[in-house]
Amino acid sequence: MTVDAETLLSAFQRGTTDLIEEKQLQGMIARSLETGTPLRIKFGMDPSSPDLHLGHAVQLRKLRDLQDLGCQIVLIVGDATAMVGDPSGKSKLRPVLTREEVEHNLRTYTDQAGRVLDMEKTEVRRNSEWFDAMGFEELLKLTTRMTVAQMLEREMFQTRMKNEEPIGINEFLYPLMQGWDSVMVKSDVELGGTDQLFNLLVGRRLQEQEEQRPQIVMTQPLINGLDGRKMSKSYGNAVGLTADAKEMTFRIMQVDDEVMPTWLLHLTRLSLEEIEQTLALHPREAKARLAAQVTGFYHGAEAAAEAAGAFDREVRDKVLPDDLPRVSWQASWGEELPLANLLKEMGLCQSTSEARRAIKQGGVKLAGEAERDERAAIGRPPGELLVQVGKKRAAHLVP
RNA sequence: GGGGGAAUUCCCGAGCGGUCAAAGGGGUCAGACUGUAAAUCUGAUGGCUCAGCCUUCGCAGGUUCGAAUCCUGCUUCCCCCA
Repeated sequence: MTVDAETLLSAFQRGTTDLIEEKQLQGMIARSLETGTPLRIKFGMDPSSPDLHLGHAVQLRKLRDLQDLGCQIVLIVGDATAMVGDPSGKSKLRPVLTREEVEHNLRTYTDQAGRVLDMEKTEVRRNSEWFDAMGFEELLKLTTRMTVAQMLEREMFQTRMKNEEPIGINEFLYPLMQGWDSVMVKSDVELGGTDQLFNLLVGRRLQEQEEQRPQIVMTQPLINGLDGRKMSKSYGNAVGLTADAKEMTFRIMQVDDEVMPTWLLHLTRLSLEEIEQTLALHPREAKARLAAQVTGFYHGAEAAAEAAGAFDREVRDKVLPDDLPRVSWQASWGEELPLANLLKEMGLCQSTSEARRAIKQGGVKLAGEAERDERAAIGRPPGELLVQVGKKRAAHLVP
């Protein structure tokens, strides 16, 4: 594949927040194309949180783009650094992981990243490779590369100091280690989230000190989750990379309108004009297009279209899915059971209290009819009975 | 080493010894509405054999007719001084 400098450069630029230094990058690209030596793009993975979501995909997709244009992706598995804990974006001290935990997470992690990247063409390196071999003397030497004052430049640390939150000494080590990784793999470019800027720049500094050509630093923004807040699994507003086509589509269809532009930019390969055109559509159409793009990338266009159809039927047209669970009347229920207990037994409610609430609020329907009497009792139905709780939960009760 | 503070229901965070299953916010759930499961509005939000009963406020004891609130010990965490 022949790639020209312009295409390559614009791939670096699309959706990128920081690009330091762009001039230097141009030179690197030119030299790379001239000599046929692929640029080494470093990306650090943190094996402490194995579940990847679309937020992580922003960077992974950028890497994939560059990979497709002939760049060599170097994936650093931070198994040594994970035992230190990255302070970036953390308001609290991170728990230190054991080796076993790191190893365990590693598998699932690379597994999921493989849904985006071509792992065949990716160089994977664990940084324990060099850190395990590093003696105390060398480590001490590494710590002399930066001063406490330089460390404290990070606003993160300052915020934490102001809030009287703890900062572990080990946390000072993290940026140095990440930077040292760059030295060890001789990276040309390092990619990271905007919260990583400080760490990435340390790599530049260390490489210069080691008389290497300092790496280009490029950052991608952290995208917000479905509800517009920071995407995080604990907020429940993330979409997992392992989600199947239907779940992915359904979840993307409920993003806030405001997050659509950033998602279109960072999670799809649509051109800027196409994005503009998309946003001009009816918001619902725009969202459908976004969902189709993203789901299509992970599961193929066919599965994405199928999921989109399911969304239209089940959500827009409120048709109940035909694969509803079927629950048979249990002998232990006797001839009659209070409705609240029945809902709990059928797994539609977590507790009878919750079931009672749902009934009182008119959220429970039997064969489509709302039942508002919380003391109602239900006997073995003559035939199949459709039981619904709210809009999302439903099951057939079978005699 | 010394001193000071904190631990509350899913989360954050209030809480005069009784009227506390515990304010408020978030989340979640339900209803209305709608372009969707968005936004907005309303209500609910420990459990149960549910007009009553049972179990919660770091852990273990104690004082009291009665404690999330007072005392003692323990555990964990934070801050300050050295």
